[in-house]
Amino acid sequence: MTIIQLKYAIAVAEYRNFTVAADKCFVTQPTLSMQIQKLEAELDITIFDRTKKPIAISDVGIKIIQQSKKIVSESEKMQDVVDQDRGVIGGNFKIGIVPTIMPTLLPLFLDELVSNYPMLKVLIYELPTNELVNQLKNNRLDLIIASTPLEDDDLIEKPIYYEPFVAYLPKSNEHFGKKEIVPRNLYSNDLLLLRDGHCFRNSIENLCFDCSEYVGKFELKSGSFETLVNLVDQNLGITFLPYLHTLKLNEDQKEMLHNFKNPKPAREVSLVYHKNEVKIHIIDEIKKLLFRVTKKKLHFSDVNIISPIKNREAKRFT
Amino acid sequence: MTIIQLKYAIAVAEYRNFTVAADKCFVTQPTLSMQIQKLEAELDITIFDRTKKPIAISDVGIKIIQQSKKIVSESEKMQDVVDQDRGVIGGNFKIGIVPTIMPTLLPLFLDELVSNYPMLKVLIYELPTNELVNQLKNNRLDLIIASTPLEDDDLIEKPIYYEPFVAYLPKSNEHFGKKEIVPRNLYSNDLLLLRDGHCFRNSIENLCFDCSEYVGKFELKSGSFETLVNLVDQNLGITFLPYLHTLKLNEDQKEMLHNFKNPKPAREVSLVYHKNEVKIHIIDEIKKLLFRVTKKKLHFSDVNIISPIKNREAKRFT
DNA sequence: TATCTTTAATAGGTAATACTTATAAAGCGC
DNA sequence: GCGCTTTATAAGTATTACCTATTAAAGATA
Repeated sequence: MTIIQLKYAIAVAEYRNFTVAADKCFVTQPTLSMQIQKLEAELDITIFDRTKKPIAISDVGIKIIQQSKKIVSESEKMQDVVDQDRGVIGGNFKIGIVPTIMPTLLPLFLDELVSNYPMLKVLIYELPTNELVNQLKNNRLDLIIASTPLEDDDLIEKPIYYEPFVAYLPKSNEHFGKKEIVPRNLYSNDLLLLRDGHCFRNSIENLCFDCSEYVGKFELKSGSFETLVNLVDQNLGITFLPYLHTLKLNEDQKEMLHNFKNPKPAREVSLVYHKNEVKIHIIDEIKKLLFRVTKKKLHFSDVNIISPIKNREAKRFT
Repeated sequence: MTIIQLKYAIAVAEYRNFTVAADKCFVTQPTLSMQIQKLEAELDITIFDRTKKPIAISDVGIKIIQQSKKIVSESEKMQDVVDQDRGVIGGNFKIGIVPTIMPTLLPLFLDELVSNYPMLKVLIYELPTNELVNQLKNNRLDLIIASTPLEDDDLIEKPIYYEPFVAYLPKSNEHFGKKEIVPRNLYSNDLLLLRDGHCFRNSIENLCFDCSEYVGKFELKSGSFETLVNLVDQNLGITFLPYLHTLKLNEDQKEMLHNFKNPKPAREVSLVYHKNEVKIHIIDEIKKLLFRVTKKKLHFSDVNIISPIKNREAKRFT
């Protein structure tokens, strides 16, 4: 059994066609066919049913392919180990970001990241938190940016910034224009919130009231804050916006923003990576970059926020 | 980079000697040397410092060897995948058991296991729970037997039996001879308990009083219940024994046993394996075997036990 | 039905390579 | 310096991964 044989098998499983798979592997079809046959002979099983069109994978074949992917994926990390040792910032780097953080954070750092490190090929994925965690644990992502804490022993979290929530109230709301708003005041079924697994839960826990059984008028799955803003503008309720999302509002909309009284509710936004991740040096560079660019946007002298977990200092806002 | 090269490198890292490593790999020394050189050339690093005696591993080499072990370990699972598909009960199978379960459980099933499956090579390891979990997660064990729940998302727990605790009291104790004992009565600093990470914690949670801050006269790390019995016999305190441990006591000692009033405190003993474990069919056989042999020893008609977690039925005792 | 197209297997040959034995070189203890 | 141990190098062999060319089988088309 060789790594190359496994790669060939994975390619056949993907394209369901020996000829195409051979092409993608830059070898001729007989070469690939022979290697697959050798693999099947060595394991004494049939992986592919060649009589079906397109080619079918046997039951045991599915497991073999799964295991092959693991082996190939681990073997491809070898080069990362070497690069990491040399401090090379290069190769593919896959970042997953939750939809509620993506639109405001990505523009702040992506351009600088790719121009600073021309050898680095950055791939960005937008997915809900649970899916990101899943992909991270299966080695399909190198890094995720999400609301924390996630409380997973396999993952390492590095908080980047604490982003206060700001109340967004229509003029018709009884609290409109008030100075001293606390989250508790706004608890009503007019409240519009996004649902995104952990991200939602972590954020909501900082709002100082137990929203676990909260049922609003709507449930917005993987929606954006822009949608929420529009709904509020249509006088369909009230909402909370993360601070960065408020910067792009127009003048009329900005009048509807109401800062919370200190300590403000906030979400913790972190870099999260697997504890076995080998590209630590790249993550370190991204961390430095993110610290720098978010510090400019999120430096408040008078803000006292509620940290998501008690023993973690909300250091960026003290 | 081939799997064979990685195996050679791992062997050199282990034996710190090319000649010995070559021998263990059943090839000649030049063959192994050449392959290591090719690996180093391909990765463009030096893994081994051959000038040192014994051979030293470079910093990056340590990481390379770690990664190599992962790849080789995953590649060796391929045969398990095939065997699993065939239902073959064979090959190496590594079982870890916590010290407090080992002496009473192992004799009940080991002999039958090895004689039923002559192709199976069973390797038994005795370690504390946290170490077992660690080894399980790093693929160095196939199965562990421990007190549950462990509450780890990567692991699957299959409860085998619920073992009630029995109070072991010296004649001098005020509760000696009483019929209606509840755990709460025995809470005092005379109580002698074993400390074994999870195992201890899980068991103690079933004793119906919060022992998290409990400090006894002694702390026994990875000790055995036999030691506790001896301490009680020396009139140094009282203790709780799992039911199976009480069966081998002599007649004098058995007079010191006091069953708890229903519902009895108990520990849940489970098979625990990694969610990606491929040798499920072997685990299934062991599960059936354990169910059978423990049922004989632990079948009570009148026992109502306290399940460690609320939503898991203590089915073996109802 | 006959023919064409697509696709995988087979045959035969070549180049690469993993392996062998034999030998050289380097480091160490005496 | 002289043995002893250990790794590297050299040269040859066997294996094998790969190629091109062809065959075989199954479907599609006429």
